[in-house]
Amino acid sequence: MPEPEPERTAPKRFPDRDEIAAVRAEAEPLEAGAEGGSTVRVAGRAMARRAMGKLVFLDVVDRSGRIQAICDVAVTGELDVRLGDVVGVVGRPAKSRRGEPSVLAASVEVLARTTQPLPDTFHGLTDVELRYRKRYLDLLMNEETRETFLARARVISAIRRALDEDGFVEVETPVLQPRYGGAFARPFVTHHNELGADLYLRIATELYLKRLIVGGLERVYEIGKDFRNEGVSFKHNPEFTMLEWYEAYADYRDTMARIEGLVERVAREVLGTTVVTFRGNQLDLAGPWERIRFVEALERHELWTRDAGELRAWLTERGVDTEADRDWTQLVDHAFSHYVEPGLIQPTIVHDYPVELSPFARPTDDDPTLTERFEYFAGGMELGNAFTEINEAAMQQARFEQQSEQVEGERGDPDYVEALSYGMPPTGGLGFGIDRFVMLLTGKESIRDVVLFPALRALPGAG
RNA sequence: GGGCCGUUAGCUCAGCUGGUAGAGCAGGGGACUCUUAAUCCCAAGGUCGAAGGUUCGAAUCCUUCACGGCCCA
Repeated sequence: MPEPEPERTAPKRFPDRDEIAAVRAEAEPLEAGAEGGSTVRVAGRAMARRAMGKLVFLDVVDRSGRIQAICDVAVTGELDVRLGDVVGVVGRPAKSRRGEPSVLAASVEVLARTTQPLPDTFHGLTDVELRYRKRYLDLLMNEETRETFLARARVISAIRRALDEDGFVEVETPVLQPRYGGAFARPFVTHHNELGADLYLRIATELYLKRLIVGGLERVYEIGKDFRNEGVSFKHNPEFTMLEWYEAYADYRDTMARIEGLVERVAREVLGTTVVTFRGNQLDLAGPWERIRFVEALERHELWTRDAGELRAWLTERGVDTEADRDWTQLVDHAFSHYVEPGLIQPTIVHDYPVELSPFARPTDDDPTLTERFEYFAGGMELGNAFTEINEAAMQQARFEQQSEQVEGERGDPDYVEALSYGMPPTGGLGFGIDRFVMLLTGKESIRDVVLFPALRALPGAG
């Protein structure tokens, strides 16, 4: 380690700091030109400086807000502050002669230097690539970005609070899995040297969480990252945040009610309303949501058939390229995501999916070719997926076998089937895409605007 | 994977039909005791995304590549 230059030994702490928003509130009721009696200590970035010779106005910004410090250099000494420096100001709440809430500074110290010029303080940082690659600058320069990520944090803590109150236990299951499953997706593969085995980054938490239901935990949830080695788009990031919960003694109808209640509650807690604007549409997240059967949703577009050839012909007729779709399940998925999903603007529950698409869902009572599965949508995006879980080992084994005949079917997991053979209570389970939910609540149209460090290609020459 | 658009100073942007690079902010120096995109003066700041090509001459035209955005698959 190189010796620090003595002139750079800045203070290591700034204790008893007051939030700028609180100081502002204290200054607000004062008369223009007056100062309050208390002493306050604020700290943050110097984001603007208006130097009038012996009098310097510094705008100091912290997480809570912005306030100007009025610095009479006869009191504070010469200021050596660059825009972007982190400063600590001690003074009194005051109002300038023009009525601006301020801190009348008794002392100003530089707590950390910037050695790089800050981006344009008027225009902010607008280059989207730079905003993603250097998110710290985006957060520094753009208040809206700060608000978005603070909202995201409130969403996640509100979800935890709601589930905790409802008797769910938060658990952590493996990210590195010897077998991947619980979704249709290509995994990331890695290798454990000591075990001498390839491992997969999980694409879902599903199969581990249900083992915990077998184990008697009754209500479990996990909020964490899943990883899918697939395309990147406005609604796809290779790692994304997923909530999954499993509830013993519940079916998919109970689960519908629970997710409607959760979404409504979180929206109210975070935004104070259930009405949001997304991609130019106003939507109301309050339940009950619209419900439509899967088959009916496709029938409305005259796209329901169980015949792969017929479906392919219909799609081709409409100019859809089906070359990559190698069997009926892929064709029907293509038809649904192309024609049905984008139109599901208001929150909508699509339910009773064909058995071929639903390897973990129990059949419906009146039609064994359909399952008690639903997906729910809003703003034209899928938010999540849920079902009445198969809780019988033999049925699960049969589904795995059926799936293995499909092009991209679920791979079997004998260890999971064995767990079920010890008996799993009837269970309702659900997955919920947190990033997309945050997009809806904040009105951000790209997942990259709600993920702090979205996946980007490496720049040439970068490690 | 395909189409379109973009990439010029740390940031935000000009730069015309090809003639050799500009502004504002930030940073440096100076003036100024109530400003708030403060103002004023001075100086400095560039491998024009990269590599080729055309040309007497390329930020500008052509090709390829990289990165990003939007749309499509």
